[in-house]
Amino acid sequence: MTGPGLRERKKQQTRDALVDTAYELFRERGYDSTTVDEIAAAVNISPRTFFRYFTSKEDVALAPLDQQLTEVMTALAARPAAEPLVTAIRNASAEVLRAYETGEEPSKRNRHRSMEDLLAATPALMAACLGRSTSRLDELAGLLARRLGVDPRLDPRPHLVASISLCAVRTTVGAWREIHPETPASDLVRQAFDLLATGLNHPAN
Amino acid sequence: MTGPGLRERKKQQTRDALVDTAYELFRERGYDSTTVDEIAAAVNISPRTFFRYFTSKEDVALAPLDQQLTEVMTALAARPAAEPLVTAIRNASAEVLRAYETGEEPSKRNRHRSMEDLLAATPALMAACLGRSTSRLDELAGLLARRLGVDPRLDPRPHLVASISLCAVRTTVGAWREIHPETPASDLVRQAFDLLATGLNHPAN
DNA sequence: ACGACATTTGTCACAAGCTGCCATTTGGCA
DNA sequence: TGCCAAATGGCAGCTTGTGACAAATGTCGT
Repeated sequence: MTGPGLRERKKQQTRDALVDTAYELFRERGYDSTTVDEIAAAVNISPRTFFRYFTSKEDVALAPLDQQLTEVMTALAARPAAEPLVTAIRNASAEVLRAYETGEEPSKRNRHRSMEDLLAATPALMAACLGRSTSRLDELAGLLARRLGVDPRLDPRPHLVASISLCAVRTTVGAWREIHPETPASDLVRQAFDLLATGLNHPAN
Repeated sequence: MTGPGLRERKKQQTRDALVDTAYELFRERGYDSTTVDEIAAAVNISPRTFFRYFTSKEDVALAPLDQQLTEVMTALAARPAAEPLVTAIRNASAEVLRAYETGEEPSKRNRHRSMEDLLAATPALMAACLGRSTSRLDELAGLLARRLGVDPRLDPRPHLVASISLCAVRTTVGAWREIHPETPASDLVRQAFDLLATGLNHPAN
């Protein structure tokens, strides 16, 4: 009944402050030109403590991504078991994105928009982004393997589908931002997954 | 007629020596525990000069990947224009891999095997690997767009297919190493692409 | 063979990311 | 209150990576 104690609340608070402040600074002077010391100073903690909250500067910048990945996995686990594999991932991903687009909580929405902006402006981060997704790939592959009822250590397909799915989402959202900013990202992601499901050869060789 | 001068030859020579020596050290004590200074010392150049050959430590480690990507693009450009898009990438990728497997030049083959080993032993590098592929993604997307006769800045499909293809190759080769070391990687890559072409839903939901 | 020129290399200095270690402070709880 | 565990701060140090300038080395015309 007592919920999280004062200690936990404070921790979450500085964690949030770190992400928000970091993003403010990133937007002002760019990712590379923002130092960890500056971020720490702006939140009134020592630089040493910064690295107790985030293992690296990259880590703060990609914090929204981590959250998004977690949400997608949760959404996927909640999809009915009868749903075909690709359909399930498609729906889970689109659900999460749609929640950002139409969500009431503007802090969450803005945080992810900011991340997209930052990624587009910082190639190195965009690269790190795909890498980061990969490191949580085993987790996703595990979920998929359970759905298929196979052992992910013996059957490579879950890994393949997992990595391709993450890749598709990232690429699509990236492209959306550049090419189709008027269409909701969730719709584009749906299209991309349908393309994957029916075969890349399908639309126009 | 004079070929490359002494200067160019020497440069290529130290470049090769750097990659080879770096990989030796990586194998001996691991990627993280190997410093740039050690690599430079082992090749008798100053650390400063190291960074004139490679922009980062990661860069040496992924040098074989860069070469591989270049080869795939070359192979792709050489595929007949009549070939369907996914088929063309599939064949180009499989060709390149096959050349490594059956190739006479053992240095090339071993270099890529070593890279796979290093990637498997160093998660951070594996992550960087996907990121690196992404940075050459525009190049590949350009090739695909030309094949389709579309403008890559307006049509997101080339980017999607490009990133998914690279992702598929990497994941497949990674899985091959762990799960199916007896099957040639080129065959597995073929299968993966066929799966993509006919649709991920096809084999088992 | 010689000398002028351009490229490459080494040295030094330094910023920034990141870690280990230890002392200090702060929250949780009897 | 007072004790314990966890969080924080400060410092010292390592590694990666870069800018600037001087020394060395390949190149080319004569």
